Amino acid sequence: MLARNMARLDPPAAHDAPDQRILAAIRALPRGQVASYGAIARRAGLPGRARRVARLLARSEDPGLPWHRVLRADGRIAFPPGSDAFREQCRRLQAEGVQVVRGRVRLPPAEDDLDAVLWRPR
DNA sequence: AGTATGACTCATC
DNA sequence: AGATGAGCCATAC
Repeated sequence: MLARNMARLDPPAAHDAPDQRILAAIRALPRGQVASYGAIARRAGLPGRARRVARLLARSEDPGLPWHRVLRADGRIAFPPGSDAFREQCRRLQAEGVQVVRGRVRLPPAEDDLDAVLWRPR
């Protein structure tokens, strides 16, 4: 059948349903709010797939995607300190009122509590 | 099939 | 809080 052959030719990541859910979860982050890779993965229905979120972000070319609102579980920026990406993320976060101290945002994201799914910096 | 490599996480110290 | 080591997931060789 044709559809069967089409599936083989489809570019993998971009049309993958899980990836779409990850992107949706990231886009759902309002200005000034952040979440960890793991939290995003969980919200996308993929618990334990933090690295997949990171990989997707690394490949995504969507300029509108609020990638800068995604941090490591400890609230720190995932890029090597001093790198261009690091400074850029820092800049974007602070532009939204998020406080960043030495590459780390104030208050770690509490991803385990239902009522703390989203949080805002002071 | 085995190994290396990440925008990761967690437990420990 | 910072450093370390072991898991984990997905891809690329």
